[in-house]
Amino acid sequence: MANSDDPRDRILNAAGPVFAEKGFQAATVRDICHEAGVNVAGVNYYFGDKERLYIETVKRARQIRGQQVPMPDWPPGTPTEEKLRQFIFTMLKRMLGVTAAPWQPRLMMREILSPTAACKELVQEYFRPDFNLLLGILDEVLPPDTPLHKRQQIGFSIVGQCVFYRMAGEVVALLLSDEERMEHYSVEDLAEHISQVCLASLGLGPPLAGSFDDESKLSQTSEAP
Amino acid sequence: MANSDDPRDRILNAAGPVFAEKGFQAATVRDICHEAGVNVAGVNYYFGDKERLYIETVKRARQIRGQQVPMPDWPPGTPTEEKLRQFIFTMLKRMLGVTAAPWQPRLMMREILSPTAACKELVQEYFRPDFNLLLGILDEVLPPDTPLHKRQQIGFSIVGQCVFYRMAGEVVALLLSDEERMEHYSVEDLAEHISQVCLASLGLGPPLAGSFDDESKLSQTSEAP
DNA sequence: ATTGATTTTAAACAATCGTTTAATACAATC
DNA sequence: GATTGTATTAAACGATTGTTTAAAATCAAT
Repeated sequence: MANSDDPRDRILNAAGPVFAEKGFQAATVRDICHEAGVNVAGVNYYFGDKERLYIETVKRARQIRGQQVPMPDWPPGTPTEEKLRQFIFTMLKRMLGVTAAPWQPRLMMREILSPTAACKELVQEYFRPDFNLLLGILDEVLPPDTPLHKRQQIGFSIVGQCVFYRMAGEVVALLLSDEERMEHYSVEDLAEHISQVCLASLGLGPPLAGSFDDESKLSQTSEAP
Repeated sequence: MANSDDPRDRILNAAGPVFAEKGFQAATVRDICHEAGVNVAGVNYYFGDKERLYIETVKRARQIRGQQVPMPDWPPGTPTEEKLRQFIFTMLKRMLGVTAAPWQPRLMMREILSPTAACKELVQEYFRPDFNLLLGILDEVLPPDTPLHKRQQIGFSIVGQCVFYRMAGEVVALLLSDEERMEHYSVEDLAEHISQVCLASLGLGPPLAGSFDDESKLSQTSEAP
């Protein structure tokens, strides 16, 4: 893998998985260059130094991932519920999707946990639009007088549930049996679950347990429509 | 800070913040020993090598944090809603609480993101009990026939919202104005918000937006009871 | 074919890492 | 007070790091 005639691309492709798994410090340029099949001096020749290679690698990760799994472009009149479901689904696909190498979101999680100074612009450039998109969806259903901080916090609650499975994926796996994980933790399963939680909390779907002020509703968590 | 007569303790106290901020690889034993005021050989003398110091540091972080902010011991008959609120509050205090140094949860987040082989036992030993406690609370309100994976996923949704603010704290700060963050993102504020979301999704509280099947309920998100 | 610029390589560089060693300081025991 | 065992130090070790250097190879254009 990572074959190209341009050695610059080869380095970039090899650097992604290595940085993602080892982190910036633990990853060595020798390891990256060996993986890319170029000389050790290649990194300095094409990128100046290790840090600039890292920055370009992070930028490329989010850029590629964003266009690999783009947010849907909803036609006017699309129900809010559907938008919300698809937003969650898209986010989870970006985090856990098997369509591409898992090193991309993993590398981004490293940056989220401890952002490099040079990568904060990336956070602003790529995260804020998606977050604003989510806030726009929420605005369609939230009461007009809902204060800004409340809308943002609801957004964070949704995003938080999604990124959790990427951040704490290995811990989650330790808390589950292999059978459960393989049976009920696909991207589709998780998207369905998180959607249910969000829709229920917003009042757009049935509550997961009993009703708030009325015990007459007996139709609970229906698995599939 | 980090004063003690026992140089072993001094090293341990100094290692915490350094490992938390720099990570295992980037942190140097020279830096730690300098901070602790002991010789460079101290780490190898007292702990064998750098890795064993790291393991002990991580263990101590969770241990101290666990007894600094223990889970409440609820008397029988405590309402489920109250238990859930206090579980969330306790978890957030552990993550973000200013009562102690913030390096402890930060160090744990590093382990969650990419667990060291030697620290997985810690995950099992300390995380599983808390998670089971949460599942026990949920069982009180969920329908008895709710499958195990569904109960676990609801648990992850709650935990995910909490850890998000520690994991992505710096990104969250970049998405908010300083004013909003200082005004509405205290531990108490976040606990109240996450509790509202969880209670609403479970049907134990009013939905954040309109009602699911009935628009007659006009009482929305009441700030304080 | 020769030139000149660019790309690629092998080798070395200086710095820093974790760890070890051997000498020293200290305290308790006989 | 000599001795024994532990604690602590300064210094050095070997390995590895990112980076540089200077030579070799490659290629395009005259």
